[in-house]
Amino acid sequence: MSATRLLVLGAVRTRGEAHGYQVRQDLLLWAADQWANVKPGSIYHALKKLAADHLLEEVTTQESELGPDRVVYRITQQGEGEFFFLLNKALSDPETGPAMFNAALPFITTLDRGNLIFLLKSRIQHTKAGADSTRLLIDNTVAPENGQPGKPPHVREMFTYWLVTIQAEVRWLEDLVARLEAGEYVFADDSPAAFGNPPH
Amino acid sequence: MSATRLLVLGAVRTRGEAHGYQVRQDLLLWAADQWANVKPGSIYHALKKLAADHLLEEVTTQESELGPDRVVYRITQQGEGEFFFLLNKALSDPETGPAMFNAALPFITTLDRGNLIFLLKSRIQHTKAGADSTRLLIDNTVAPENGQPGKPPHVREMFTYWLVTIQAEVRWLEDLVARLEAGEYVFADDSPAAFGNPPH
DNA sequence: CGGAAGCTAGTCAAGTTTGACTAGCGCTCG
DNA sequence: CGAGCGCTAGTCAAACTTGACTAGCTTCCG
Repeated sequence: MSATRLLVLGAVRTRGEAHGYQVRQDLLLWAADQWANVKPGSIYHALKKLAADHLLEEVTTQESELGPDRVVYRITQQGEGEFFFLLNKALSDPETGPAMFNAALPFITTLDRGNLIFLLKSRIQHTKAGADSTRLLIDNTVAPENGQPGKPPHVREMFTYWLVTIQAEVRWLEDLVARLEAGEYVFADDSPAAFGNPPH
Repeated sequence: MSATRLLVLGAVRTRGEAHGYQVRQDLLLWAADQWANVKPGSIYHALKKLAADHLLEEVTTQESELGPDRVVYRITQQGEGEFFFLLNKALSDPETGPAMFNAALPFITTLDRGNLIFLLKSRIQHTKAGADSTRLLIDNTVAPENGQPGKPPHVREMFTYWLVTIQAEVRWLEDLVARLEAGEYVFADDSPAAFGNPPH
């Protein structure tokens, strides 16, 4: 349910083996601190939690000669399962929110192209459905007859704001799908060396 | 810095006096649970924290005949200051994020019309500036020459996604400003009974 | 009438996030 | 050469969030 979880799990998976600081640097590189909350503390916490849940395993505690000790992690079988589960959900279900979607983007090329397109189309459908029900809410937002604070006018503004951003998202998604269908990017079924797939 | 803080502070202020459950109901009515995180626990925590910071004061602990005891709060002088500070910031500074902006919307009519328009125009400026620098980032996102994981292609997608949503936001903001300039809504300087202003 | 459901009002422990802090090492520059 | 800066790697307490739980009262419905 957390964007950090997916990001950290995926970052370790991509490297094959990684310690906390490497994950931290990778996430920084993909600007994850901007839109998700990946402060240092969260990353180390996530690593420990994932290890406790047997989704990651501790490989070694290296005595690095340069700076303090490092704990190296690797993804487990269960972790693989969880990773793809989270990835699918984050991509297809708009209710998981934009943070989750952004967290999923780094790993899209680990999927097969057709698969990803399917997931994105599913997201588009659900998003459009959400937009429709928001439109209904806008139409039904009437001023209350009683004097109580009631449902005030600004609620309508919130809904239109919400609607405008979803519409923009849908257009962007449809454009992305079109580009993917036209062959953009290298996916897992195009080449095993697609970005994001673990080495060796 | 937190949307809950602004929402709870503003909700109490709007009522004049309120206990936790009333705040909870108001926020629910404003659909605040949707986009901000206003689970019951957070509200009661926020109330206690705001009271500890002397932004709210405890009025009475009423023995209500209907259900358990209630603690009634009222905003203090300092709270008034903090409220308008947070409100201004949430409206004018896009870096505080959409959650903060949504949390501010319920209270816009407590401002003077010209003041709000000024704040929103400021937001538009900053948002546009952000879009420009994002555009630069997109242009500079080149594939890395070295073999390292590097800055991968999806980062570009994230930026375009980001760009599309902020563009939608700007258009919406400009539309809102136009409507405000045309006289929509009743503001604090139109009538003291504008929505969101405390009673008596 | 009785009891199931629902509302009012709030508490609490467990989990998560924050961001300031430690501490060693290398590099640079006057 | 040594003082200061910045990087590597991570810890930690304090703050915040979550959502399940309590407990009394009212209302509905057969």
